[in-house]
Order: sequence, then C-alpha cells, then structure tokens
Amino acid sequence: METGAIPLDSVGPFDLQATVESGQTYLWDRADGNMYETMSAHGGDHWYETVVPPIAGVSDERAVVRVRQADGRLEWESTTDAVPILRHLLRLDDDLDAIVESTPDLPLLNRAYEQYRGMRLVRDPVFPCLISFICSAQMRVSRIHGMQMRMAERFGDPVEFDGRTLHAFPNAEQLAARTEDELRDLSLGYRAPYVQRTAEMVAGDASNEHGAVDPAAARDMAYEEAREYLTQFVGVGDKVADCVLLFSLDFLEAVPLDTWIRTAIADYYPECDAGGYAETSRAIRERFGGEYAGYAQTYVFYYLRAGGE
DNA sequence: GCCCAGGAAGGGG
DNA sequence: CCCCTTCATGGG
Repeated sequence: METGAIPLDSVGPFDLQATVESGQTYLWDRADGNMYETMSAHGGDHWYETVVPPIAGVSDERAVVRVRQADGRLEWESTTDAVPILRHLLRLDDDLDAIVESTPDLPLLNRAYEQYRGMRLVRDPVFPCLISFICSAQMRVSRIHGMQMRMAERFGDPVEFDGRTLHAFPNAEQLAARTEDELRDLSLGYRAPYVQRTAEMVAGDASNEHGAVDPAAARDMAYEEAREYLTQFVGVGDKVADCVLLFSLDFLEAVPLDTWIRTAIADYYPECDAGGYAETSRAIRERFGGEYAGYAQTYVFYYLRAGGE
C-alpha cells in the first residue's frame, strides 16, 4: 500500500465531503461508516474509497484509492500513486476561485457559493456515470448510491485492499450479461431494463446490429450535439445526458434541468422558462454565465436540496 | 394509506 | 411537436 498527502494550499478551496456527497457521484463509499448520515458543511473528516478503472493518460491499471481531508490536506492510501488519480477524479486543477469570480453576481448563486465554497465538480469514469444517472430517475440520492454499491458488490470484480475485499463497478460486458430480473433484485425497479439494454449497447452485444456505442465519443462533439448523442441510450433523456456531460465528460457549461433547478427557475428566474428543454437550458445557461454554468447549477442544486432559499 | 424522489418511455392527439 | 400516463421502490 502506498500513502501520501496532497497539500491543499496550492489547490485552493476544497471540501471533500461536499464534493463526494452532493449527489454528483455515486461511486465513492465511506470506509468508516454510512454515507449521508451527517451532511454538515465542513464537518466531515471521513475516509472515502473507490475502485478506479484505468484512465487514459492518468493511470494504466485499476487502482483502489482511499482519501480523507484533514489538517488542510488530502491524505490518501492506495494501490498506486494516487495523486494524479485524485487530481483527475476531484478536479483539483480547476481554479475554483477564478470560476466563482467569473460567475454572474446573482443573490441565490452567491449564497450557494458562500455556503459550500470548496465543493468541486467531479470527473467520474463515463460508463459508471452513465449507469448511475440512468438509475437516478425519480430516486433519492442515498438510494441511487445504494444501487451502485449493490451492482458493484454483486456483479463487479472483487479487489483485495488493506485486508478487505472491495468491488469494482461492473463494466458494460458484465452488466450486459445480467438479466433484467437480476437487476430488479437489486431494487432498480423500472430502471432495470434501461440499465441492461444500455449496457448491451455499450458492450456491442450481438443484438445490436450497429455494434458498440461509445458514450465517451460525446466528448469530442459540440455541446448540444453531444447531449443529443447520449440520448440514444435507453433510459437517457436530456437531463441524464446533461449529468453525464457535466460530471464525466468535461462539459462544464451543461445545466441539468432537474426538479430542483426547475423550481429555482420558477422562483428566481421565471423569464428563463422557455418551454422546451433545449430552450430553457440555453436561457439558464446564459443566466449562469455560460462557460461554467454547470458549476453554478451544482451549487444551487446542493444548496436548495439542503434546505436553502 | 398518501406523497415524493437529480425522469424517461410509449402512446395519442 | 406537445401532453398524458405508466413505470418500482422505500422513507417520511
């Protein structure tokens, strides 16, 4: 096991608990207790862990990463050098101060940024992110997380680390090989066939005459074209597509129109409600400053969901 | 029991 | 194109 620490004074504002437990990613788990038990703004110094697939240009092999925030730094334990992996997954290279500074001066936005300053967007691996947000339909954050943990435990590769057995998130082939009923047994409900069929599309199963469809191909497209591209997957509409673009594929301008942000639009920016998804999305994206509108959306989402007004 | 949760698919107008 | 209903499941 390798260990180390990343000093945060060069990273800028950072809040690990808010980043990992704000409903952007469902792939981390607390190593020292149940997720979402306490939601204090800066209270947690919990250990979080995840099994990370190989990432092109970052890490060649599967890795286990465990991390906590304490004494102004990120302490980590891993199967390998976790520094580049953590930089990648937690977007430590984002200049958060500059992003906040470039954001429009809106009261709601200012309150959210002030309350949770330090929360970063995440950069999840794309297939687990896609499956996570297919599962997110009409579901609470803690239960979405539970679904991903159960899929990993049941269908993913076991990985030994520090005397315990963790499980990697299953790849497309592993999920495509499961039946709808096996997924329903994990309490996925009506999302089970969506997950199964999307996994088949990504895996390039024989039932798909067009061969494998790569969700990561959206990365190289223009924003709205990329969103349209992702909606070809079963269980993926405009909102889930925006989540994948924002939380995995570096489209920081993406503003997922979920129930919370729609409420915010109705209460604070009614002139941005232009009817259809694409038009409303365009309007609120411009209202939130364009380039980093997704950062603003994620802060507002977390702020409102925690009870802010 | 009712209502809701980071929605999407399928049908009809 | 938009509008409507249906789709599981658990917690308040």
